[in-house]
Amino acid sequence: MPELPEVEHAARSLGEQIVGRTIVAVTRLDWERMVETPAVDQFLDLIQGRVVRAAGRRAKWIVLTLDDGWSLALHLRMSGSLTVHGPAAEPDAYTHLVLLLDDGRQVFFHDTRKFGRARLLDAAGLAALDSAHGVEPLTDAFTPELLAALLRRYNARIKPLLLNGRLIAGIGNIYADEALWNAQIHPLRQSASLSDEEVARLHSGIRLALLQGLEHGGSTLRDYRNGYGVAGSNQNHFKVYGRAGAPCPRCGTPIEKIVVAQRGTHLCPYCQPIAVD
DNA sequence: CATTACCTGCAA
DNA sequence: TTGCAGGTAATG
Repeated sequence: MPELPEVEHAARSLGEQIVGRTIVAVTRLDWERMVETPAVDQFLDLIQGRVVRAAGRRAKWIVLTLDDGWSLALHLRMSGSLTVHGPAAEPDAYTHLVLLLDDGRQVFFHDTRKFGRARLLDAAGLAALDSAHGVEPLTDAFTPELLAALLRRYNARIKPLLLNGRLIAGIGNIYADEALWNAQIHPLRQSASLSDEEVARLHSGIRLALLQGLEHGGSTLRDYRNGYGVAGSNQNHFKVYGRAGAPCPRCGTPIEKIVVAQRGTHLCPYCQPIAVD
């Protein structure tokens, strides 16, 4: 799933349901590689009895603030979802982690592809996670000037640069393509070659794509669900992603699909011309 | 920078 | 049967 809008909804909807509750125990962990830190036995021990104080997001991580300085960071990667269920619910074969709450409800971490990850972090671990990621693109810190500086300093093809979470957090394959279409910039453009006007368009194009995703509850291609089990609808509003051959909403030219940095990449060849860098 | 790996299901 | 999928880390 999950890029910034999906993770944001996942975190919020989880928080609405479980903030204030205590994690009584982990009642299932059948894919131990999901737990990255600390060692599994420590993880199981330390998480017991922790109160969930808050739920938030950093980059594509859902961060549950617990008591005693601990945080539970959860990453959904490609196919994960976190949903809250009643006491009688039975996890299926793809539910690899189950947290039992003090009111009997359960949090299911469901993940078909088993790429999802969990980390129980102390304050230092949380700070390390934070500093491993770039600016949050929906905050005031993300200015056109900052974007311009990043594009110049890390000159590279613009699409892979947008996907690099150490520079800008939360943009994945869907929203990178949508943002570049919004900005009318070809994904292969060298980032340092963008004019000030193009940088300004990209800045607002990124925000617009992410805000539109948020507005529609995120995008669900297959697996994504929020904490209530509800799919997003932003996939019905894509301008280019997954629309190869369909008409560009701006000019009617058929959308093209190419490969950039090993990722399927969608663009309008008329609105997003290749520039001679 | 490109390639491979990690997993599984599904569409072509 | 093959290739592809919302992510990211590791390896040449």
